[in-house]
Amino acid sequence: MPEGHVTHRLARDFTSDFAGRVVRASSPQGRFAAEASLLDGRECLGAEAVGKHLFVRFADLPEPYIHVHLGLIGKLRLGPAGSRLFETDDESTLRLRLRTSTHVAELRGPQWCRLVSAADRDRVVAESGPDPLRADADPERAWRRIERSRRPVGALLMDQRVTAGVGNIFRAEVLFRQRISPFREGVGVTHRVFTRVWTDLVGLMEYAVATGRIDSVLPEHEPEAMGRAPRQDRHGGEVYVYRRAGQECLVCGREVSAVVMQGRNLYWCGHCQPR
DNA sequence: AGCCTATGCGAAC
DNA sequence: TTCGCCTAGGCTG
Repeated sequence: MPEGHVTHRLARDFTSDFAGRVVRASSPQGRFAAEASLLDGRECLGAEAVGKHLFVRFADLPEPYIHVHLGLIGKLRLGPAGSRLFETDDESTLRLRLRTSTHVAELRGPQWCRLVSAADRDRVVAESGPDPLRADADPERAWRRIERSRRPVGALLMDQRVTAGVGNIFRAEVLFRQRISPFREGVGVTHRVFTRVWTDLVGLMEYAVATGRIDSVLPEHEPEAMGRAPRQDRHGGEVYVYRRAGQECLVCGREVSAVVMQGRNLYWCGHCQPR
């Protein structure tokens, strides 16, 4: 589910559906029951995304934010009141349900879901790197970390203290699009190259917020243009290298590579992105 | 019915 | 670097 575009879409939708509304809260699973009872009957003041973190704000509480991090498998879905948001109705895994008279939201499998103070929220913002999806992002802050690091850019981009909201798909795709080897050290990245990466991330991620898909393939490389069948994977769009290990590179036709870097699958084209 | 995977993170080794 | 945690849904048999 979640790279930064998912969180930002949720913040946007949450704000339009729940802000200014009185909310009924429950935790059918029980793990968030005490907090849900504090929230029940309060007014929602809207939601905000910081990288992969989501903060939903409520009125009249000492800890006025629900801090949600979906982790790898968490899902948060919104819909009109009465709609079925998941195929399963298993309430034993339903961490949180929020309802207004017109809308419902359900949270399953989050890595974190807790009530936090304004100071806690501020700390998350302060500890996060610039988020390409936030208007207040200062990319130079990311640059200062990258230019003095010997860690590979493939690891740096995934580090939420460097660039917040970038996950495994955006990392793989932006490095391919900019023809940068994921193994290049941060110190080997020029400011000009960093700026290209940042600008491309902003475009890719804003598109993903707008469409709900990660589509990174340029028109001239689309499978139709290259005489191949279109494919659309579970991440919802068309990509150059993510999860395409062993398949042909959409640009050069050579085999896409994969290796585990820091516990995550890293995908790249050794020909298009030479070391 | 069981198996497998995943867009993440942090504690433990 | 590995492991555990959180779980839906697709796939296999």
